[in-house]
Amino acid sequence: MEITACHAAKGRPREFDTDSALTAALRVFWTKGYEGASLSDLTEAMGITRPSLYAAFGNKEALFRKTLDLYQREKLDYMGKALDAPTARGVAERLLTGALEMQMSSCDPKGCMGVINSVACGTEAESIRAEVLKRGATVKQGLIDRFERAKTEGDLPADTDVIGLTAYLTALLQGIALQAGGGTSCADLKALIDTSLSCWPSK
Amino acid sequence: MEITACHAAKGRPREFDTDSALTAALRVFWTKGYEGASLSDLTEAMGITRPSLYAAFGNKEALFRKTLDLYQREKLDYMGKALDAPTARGVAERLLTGALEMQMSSCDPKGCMGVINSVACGTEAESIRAEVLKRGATVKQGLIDRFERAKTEGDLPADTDVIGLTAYLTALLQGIALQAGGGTSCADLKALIDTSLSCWPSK
DNA sequence: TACATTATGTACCGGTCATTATGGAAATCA
DNA sequence: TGATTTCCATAATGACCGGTACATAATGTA
Repeated sequence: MEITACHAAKGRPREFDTDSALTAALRVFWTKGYEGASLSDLTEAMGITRPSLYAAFGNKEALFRKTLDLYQREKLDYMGKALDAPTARGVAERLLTGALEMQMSSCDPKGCMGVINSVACGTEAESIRAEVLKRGATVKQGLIDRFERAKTEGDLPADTDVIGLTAYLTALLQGIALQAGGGTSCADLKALIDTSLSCWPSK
Repeated sequence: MEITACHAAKGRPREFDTDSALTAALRVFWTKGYEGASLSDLTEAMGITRPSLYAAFGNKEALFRKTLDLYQREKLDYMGKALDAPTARGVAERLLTGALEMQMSSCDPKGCMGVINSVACGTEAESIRAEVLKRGATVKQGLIDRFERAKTEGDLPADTDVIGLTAYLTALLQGIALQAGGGTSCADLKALIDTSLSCWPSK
């Protein structure tokens, strides 16, 4: 039995909204990381009890993956759109400014959920780490493909090291998330992005 | 009473070497992070029992700070030396290649201990996080001062945004550590550094 | 030899973790 | 109404967490 939008449930209907509960869970994982978020943290933020959580989402790991989907869909959509920019520089511009705007948003936690959960922690979270790294690799591959295309289009010089350029841009984005999570001011972050763009190799 | 090299200890002598035990503990914290490293992990790696650990180092947090000192002294010395480079570009070169060499070393864990422990985790590690962030800020301030000097020396253009340039370089270093910890190959890391240096604004 | 001092190993402490069994209340269907 | 289904709340489970009593062993000094 799957979760459907229009449920024709037989018994007592669910008393909470799964979407808003998932959003609340996302905030917890976002700020505390997978292992740092306890079930008590989660249930309190979601406004439901433990059994309700397990009935609705499976377990902690499954809940995390669902919040990760939500995060990618709602908070990282600018990354997908960035690839549609007409030039490689446009892609970099959209990615950097998108990351900046995301960190400027005052209502969301700071830092990047992916970055937070990609660092090594306890053994129990090994599969979580692998999952996050896999998703990060997919994003990176999208960038590689885009820059490769830019090269064939003459948008990037023929001798461009696409792997290097991608790793370079990725490192900048990761560093931005890290510094934002570490409390660097918005002004400093903006200076970071400005410097990055002034350094960008292509016009 | 302090720990002295030539101990005139009264009682039973310690059966293990505190320095090598500390090195072993460093590896554990380095790979697993503060919270991911359990006392069982630590005592097993250090080859000592729990009470011996507490007698010699205080508690887990004090042990972590000692390993952090060791890490900074032995693994991050290239950062201090980098500031002695004659030009701003030389500083960046030494920092980037130093970070690369560190990640190429096959006998050490991947990633940066500071980066790993600067992301938010459970509430118990809040002071740890603050300590790591403080040390990172000190390093960053050293870079700012160095680039400010480069500006007065005419080594950097007068209109250089030193804050932005520092945050930019710091982001690159953090991104390198993150990608190294995430399993990026040495070849890709090298390409990252090469691209970064080719982008560096000053000669 | 006797004592003070320090380190050692064993075994344990209370607390928290994620997960689940239990039981009663409430909302749907026939 | 009665049957069914899912809800919520309580609390127990076993495992692990960081941190310690405790008695014992090994050194110094006297």
